[in-house]
Amino acid sequence: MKKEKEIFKKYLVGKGLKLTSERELILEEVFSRHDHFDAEALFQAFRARSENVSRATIYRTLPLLVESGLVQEALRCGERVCYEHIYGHKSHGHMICIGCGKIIEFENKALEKIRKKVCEEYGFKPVEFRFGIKGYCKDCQKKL
Amino acid sequence: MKKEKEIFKKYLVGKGLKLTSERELILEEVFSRHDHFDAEALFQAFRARSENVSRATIYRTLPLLVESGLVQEALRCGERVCYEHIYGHKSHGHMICIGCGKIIEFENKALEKIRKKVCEEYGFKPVEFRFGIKGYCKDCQKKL
DNA sequence: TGTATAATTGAGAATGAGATTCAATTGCAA
DNA sequence: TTGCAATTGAATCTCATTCTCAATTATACA
Ligand SMILES: [Mn+2]
Ligand SMILES: [Mn+2]
Ligand SMILES: [Zn+2]
Ligand SMILES: [Zn+2]
Repeated sequence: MKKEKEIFKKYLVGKGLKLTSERELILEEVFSRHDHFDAEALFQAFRARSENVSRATIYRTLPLLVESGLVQEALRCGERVCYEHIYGHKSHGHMICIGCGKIIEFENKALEKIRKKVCEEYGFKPVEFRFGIKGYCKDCQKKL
Repeated sequence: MKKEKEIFKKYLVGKGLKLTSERELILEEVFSRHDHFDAEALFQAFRARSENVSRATIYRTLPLLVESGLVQEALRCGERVCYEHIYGHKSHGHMICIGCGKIIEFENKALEKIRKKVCEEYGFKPVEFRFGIKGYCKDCQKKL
């Protein structure tokens, strides 16, 4: 079993929840994508393949994935909540362009250090963290 | 004229927009608050004082305040978009407790440095930036 | 291998934050 | 003043997300 499935199952069982086929499909779809996506994008992907997973189930499952630590909300790109899988990825920050919607990811080792330090200082148990900058990318600055 | 009003006016005029009495009221209310607030909270405050500012105008003005650099979106506390004024404040991060909703603010000089460095590296012009951690506060960890 | 039971699902309805529309009003520059 | 574009509020609309509930399923155990 893939490591992320094990983790998800362990998380679910620990809460008295079940690893259903729908939840497995969602998990697989989420880890097949290497970009930012929203609930609707998952729904459309399933529909295109005639796999039946309802919107309701997708909306119910995403928070479970977040709580399990496999996925996090990404900086909102528009009206919908966006997600990305994080298991197996270094934590990274995002720059999102107000002009064209482009998302630039960047890694920075210091970010992780700061996060740890601050959480220790306040006895805070982190689940999800985010470093985001909104602004204008190189191209969009020219157009202004 | 207060410095923030000058800045807002300059921003508006620069875009061919006007500093109306409604926009002034919103600006004042936003700078009278030293916490995180949402559009509805502003609306209720005006209503309590029988100052007429419509929700539509509030929703239209908040993005202007953000774009002017006086205000930023804060980590979403619930369903609504939250804001805070930042003019005159050091940039800071937030920890928000999933259990009780408590928000802990923290300052960290390194954050600002990272932001500058990353933006320079990519030629990105920042408007707004955010460092947020969701998780469980000390008290809520005990309850788990 | 059946059965009990609690968890889960999907379809559709409900919710509610925020955006939009448009006629009436206002700020400002000439 | 006057003209005109920007602005406003009330109502309406939109649409992402949540909720409801009857039907279905996973799992533990007899
Ligand atoms: Mn990312
Ligand atoms: Mn704050
Ligand atoms: Zn851009
Ligand atoms: Zn708490």
